[in-house]
Amino acid sequence: MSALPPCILHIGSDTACYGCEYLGDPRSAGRLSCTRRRLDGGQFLFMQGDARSQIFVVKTGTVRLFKMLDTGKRQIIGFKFAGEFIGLGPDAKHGYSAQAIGETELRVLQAAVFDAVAANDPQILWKLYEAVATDLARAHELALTIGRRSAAGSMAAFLLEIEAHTGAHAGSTATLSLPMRHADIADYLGLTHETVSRLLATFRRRGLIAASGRNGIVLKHHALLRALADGHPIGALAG
Amino acid sequence: MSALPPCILHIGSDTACYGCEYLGDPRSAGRLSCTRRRLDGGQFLFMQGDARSQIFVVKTGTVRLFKMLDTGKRQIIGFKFAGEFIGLGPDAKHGYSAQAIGETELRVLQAAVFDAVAANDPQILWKLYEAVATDLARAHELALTIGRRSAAGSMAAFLLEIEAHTGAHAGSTATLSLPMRHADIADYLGLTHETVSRLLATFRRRGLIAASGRNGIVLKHHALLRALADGHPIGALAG
DNA sequence: CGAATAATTGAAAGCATTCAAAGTGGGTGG
DNA sequence: CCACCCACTTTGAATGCTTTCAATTATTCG
Repeated sequence: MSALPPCILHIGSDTACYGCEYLGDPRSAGRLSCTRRRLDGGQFLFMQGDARSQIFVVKTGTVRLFKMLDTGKRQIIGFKFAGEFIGLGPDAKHGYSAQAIGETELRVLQAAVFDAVAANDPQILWKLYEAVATDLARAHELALTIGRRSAAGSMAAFLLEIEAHTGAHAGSTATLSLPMRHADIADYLGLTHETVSRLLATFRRRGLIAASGRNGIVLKHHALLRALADGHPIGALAG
Repeated sequence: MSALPPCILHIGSDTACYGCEYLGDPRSAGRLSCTRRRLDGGQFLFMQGDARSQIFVVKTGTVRLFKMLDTGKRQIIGFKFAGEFIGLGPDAKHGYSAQAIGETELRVLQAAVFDAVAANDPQILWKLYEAVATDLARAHELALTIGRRSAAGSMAAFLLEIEAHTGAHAGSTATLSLPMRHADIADYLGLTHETVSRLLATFRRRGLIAASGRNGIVLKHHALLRALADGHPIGALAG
């Protein structure tokens, strides 16, 4: 058993790290310890090109990861929710920026220490391997979405992805929380925020989804959303 | 030092594995060994959903990795060249298909054995971590390309990516080999093969590139290609 | 309550696609 | 060796999906 904080040993687990109080704990002396940080919406965890000096675990809130072109066009490459790691990788610099969406609580680890500990611990390395592989599978799915799905198909795939990530067994009627703005969804799916607005309005009108409170959405017709995501037209959805 | 084939210890190195002859070697008895396989163009290494029973290293040739929608639309998520690993990951099933482009020679490893050996070897695990992280960074770049670059910008980014991968110091005048068909490039960049053809024709007409033999291309104007990839218009390239 | 940010909706424009057809090249078999 | 065939590439024209531009409404926050 590694003498490491639970937040490391349970990478990817939603409930991990919440009781982790290694800072100042004698067990962690000279080893890995994690500190806390609270960020307001819009604040950066790090920016593309920054030295990878720290890695993070989201405790509460949501973080957007993105890359930008010279011209200012932004591509969001992922959203990170509670329990997820941010900033993993062997590189010396971050390849993308990470920014809080709304108020966010984080656990912070020093990358140098973390890497040194991990480098000799197969258990941790396997966790890292799994975590990065999970991100990779998601990135592949994103490429499929952006590159080959229609705008409506992308939107449907996004809603189903969020639902799946929420852990809710597909087909449930639970309310999904969409903490990000339309512009974020647009920059994730390769669309514009106007198109996202129109698509959500259409989905609502057609009864595919229903609004639920401030940022809430309920999926009312999984089969049709799935069909859309799979590339089927669903007779002139423009209605 | 791990008692493992060079092809494992040098993941990502172009020249690795070429002299690896562990099959039948007493040193590898009961341990990891790799076999050879030769594939013709169009043959599959594995298909999406297949059990991940084997992993591969490309010796010669090129492999395309892709996902498909029900409707047949295909998104290529990466090309794999000599020296690169295919099929890594902790999952029980492959999340995408892998298919040879033209004649291809491979090294084949049994996943179960490989995983068992790797799971206790920090040196190998770190290599896997690096390999998957590299793929992840590429997938993020692909998302940026598909989602936020214009067709011309995507094409320029693709050419520069191939050049960078070839190892040629950017700015050289060496000939790039494009072993894949236009349809492959199109399915990688989220375009159609007609658009790829038009774009390459335009780049040639404008002197950005020059043909060189059957599948060869020479980049003649890196600065302009870079500018295009960065999102700059370059005055109505339609000429 | 007022300013600023975000979302919605409409109308027009554009970029890439789709549909269509001709051209090219390599491989095979007579 | 040449003709034929097939797959890929190229080019043209028209369509259309999404974007862009613009204006209004809603919401947040000081």
